[in-house]
Amino acid sequence: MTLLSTDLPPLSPKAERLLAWYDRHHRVLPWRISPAEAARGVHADPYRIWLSEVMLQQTTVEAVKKYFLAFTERWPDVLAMAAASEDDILRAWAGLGYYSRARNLKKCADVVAQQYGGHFPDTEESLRALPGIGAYTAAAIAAIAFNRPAVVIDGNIERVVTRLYRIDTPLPQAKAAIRAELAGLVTADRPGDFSQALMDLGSSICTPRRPTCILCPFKDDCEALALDEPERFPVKKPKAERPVRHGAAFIALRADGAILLRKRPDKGLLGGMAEVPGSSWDATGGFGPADAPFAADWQPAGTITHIFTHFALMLDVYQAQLEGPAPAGMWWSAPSDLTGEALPTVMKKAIEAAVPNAFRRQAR
DNA sequence: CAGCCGTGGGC
DNA sequence: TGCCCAAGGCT
Repeated sequence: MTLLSTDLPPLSPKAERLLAWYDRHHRVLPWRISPAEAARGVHADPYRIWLSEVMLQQTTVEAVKKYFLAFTERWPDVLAMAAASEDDILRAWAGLGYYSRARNLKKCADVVAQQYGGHFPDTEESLRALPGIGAYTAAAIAAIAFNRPAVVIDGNIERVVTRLYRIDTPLPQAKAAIRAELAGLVTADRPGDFSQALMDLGSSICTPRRPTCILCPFKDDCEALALDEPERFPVKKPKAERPVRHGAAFIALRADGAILLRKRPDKGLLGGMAEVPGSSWDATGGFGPADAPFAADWQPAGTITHIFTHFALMLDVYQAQLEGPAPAGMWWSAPSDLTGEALPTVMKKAIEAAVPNAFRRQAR
């Protein structure tokens, strides 16, 4: 814990209180080393920090854990991941969402393998230049994996800082003020723990609703709490309403239970993922068997609703028995293979509408 | 900059 | 039930 160097700026009282809180209350997570280890100069594995940070982008810790363990088991280091195919990674990522992350994961692994000899660069700027690594992730990796005093700002930290300093400018405009306040707190001592502590505080104490201010190490400093309205911060602009789109999906079922799949275009929504054949999706709808990519005895099999971030989808599902070779650009997926396909959740829902338990029958 | 880009959980 | 939210990045 003792600073070996004497030229470091002293910890502010706030940072000291935060780190003391973190030493007692830090979460134990699969990709994290303990504060005690960090204090001994042990660095987390940059590969594991990178992988976890990308998975955690707009995704809950609970959802990430299972995927992180599966990925690190299968690809223990960045060279192993670089040796994998994009399709392998998309299949393993299926269900986690925001699939451009998976495509950029592969691109980033390739760059680190080929241009950096399998070692992640250790500066914020060089990290920021890698695919899928933006301002937040570059700062987080620099701080957590390389102990650099980067200013890390994520949603948790935005919430903590806007409350602490009663910043009532709406996001994202408030970002500059948040950065300015935060830069005054970050020091060269334990920058990785400092950022992780703020994030843990935001997720467990300084929560969006009903924060547990009584337990907060900043309870005597917090300007929002002094106003008795911590929930008022951060201020955000109202969100655009979510339009509804309609479409049709077609489940072609072979006698042996195989289902016909195809691959989506590499860019855009669910880019590069697998899907069942379907119509386009639009606000008007009215799609039916005439919109199927090939003729068959299509029978209605129900309607599913799926909520994406910026629109809701109502998908009319049709099914038909079909035999013979797969049409051009498509393939038959046997029941035992279905679980391993790169099927996004919306497509699993469509298939389940026609074939109940399609993804449980072959569960090991 | 604002829109696009998934999913599941909490209240 | 509908809405908000979660360790954002890309264009």
